[in-house]
Amino acid sequence: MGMPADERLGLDIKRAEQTLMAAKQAAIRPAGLTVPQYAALFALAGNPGISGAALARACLVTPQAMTVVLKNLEERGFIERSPHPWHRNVLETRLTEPGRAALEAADDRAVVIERAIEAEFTSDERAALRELLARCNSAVARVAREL
Amino acid sequence: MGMPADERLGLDIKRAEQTLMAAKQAAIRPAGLTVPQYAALFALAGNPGISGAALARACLVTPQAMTVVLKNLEERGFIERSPHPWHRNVLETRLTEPGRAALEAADDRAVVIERAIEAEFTSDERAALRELLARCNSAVARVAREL
DNA sequence: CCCAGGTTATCAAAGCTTTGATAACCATCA
DNA sequence: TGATGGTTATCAAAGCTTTGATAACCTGGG
Repeated sequence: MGMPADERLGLDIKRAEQTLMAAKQAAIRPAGLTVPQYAALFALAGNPGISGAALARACLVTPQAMTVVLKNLEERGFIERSPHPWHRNVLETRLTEPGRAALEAADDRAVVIERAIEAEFTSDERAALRELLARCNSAVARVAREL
Repeated sequence: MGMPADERLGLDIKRAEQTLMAAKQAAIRPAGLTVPQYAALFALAGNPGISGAALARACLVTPQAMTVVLKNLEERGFIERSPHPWHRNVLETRLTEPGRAALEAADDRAVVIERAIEAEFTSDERAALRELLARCNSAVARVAREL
């Protein structure tokens, strides 16, 4: 193979993300939500009445994936969907009271993880990590466009 | 919510990983492999005869997830599985010739992404990013244990 | 007015992933 | 020898994700 596995920075990023997601999933699970459901409710809390497709964009998933998540959330009464009065083709989605409660319970637990990361670094280190990740992101996005 | 979204470092990590995976998927797809299939073949190339469960550990997925991936790879003739002569309960998995060819074709394309990341940073920056990610990883793993 | 382009929702198929549970096998220790 | 513990494979159910294709709706330019 052209490149040694331990030189591939992508693996370090993936490992960090995987550990993070596993921890978040474990944290959120007792609150009765999956990570995608949590992400959807979180975005929904900040954008009441948003459409499913817009929500999908906010959560970085496809509209089809979001449809499944929303279906499950609606079945459990965490969200409500009603036709848009003017755009009959749009379904407005809103948090219900139980939905907001579930989100807050999950978020209380998820924030523990974020605080642990915050506590590991100095403010300078946090900024450095942010900046390096952002540059990595741009570099990958650039090469992806010209693929 | 207790913590502003733009202070959560987890989101930066997730974004970087998501962009990276999207790019890798786009790169590998024309070679006829998915990312999990590519990861499995890659690990397999370095560990001929490895068991399915061990392969799952190497790829950071559950044994059940790996079973599905291996089933698809076997159907397409990219791997061969045969009972272990002594441990009758173990299936030894090996790359076939077409499997190795597919892996190399996919890897040629995937390495382009890794090279782009490499080119974005100086050697010092690469080391710094690695170290920050590793510390983040430990911090998250630590808090996950005592959850 | 009409149509083209963009957005929205949805169906279908395929694949990946997880939790939970079951069964078989091997190695070690009492 | 027999029991315990660890590893392996596998079934089942549920959920997430993607690609591909279809249909309905709104907006703006011709």
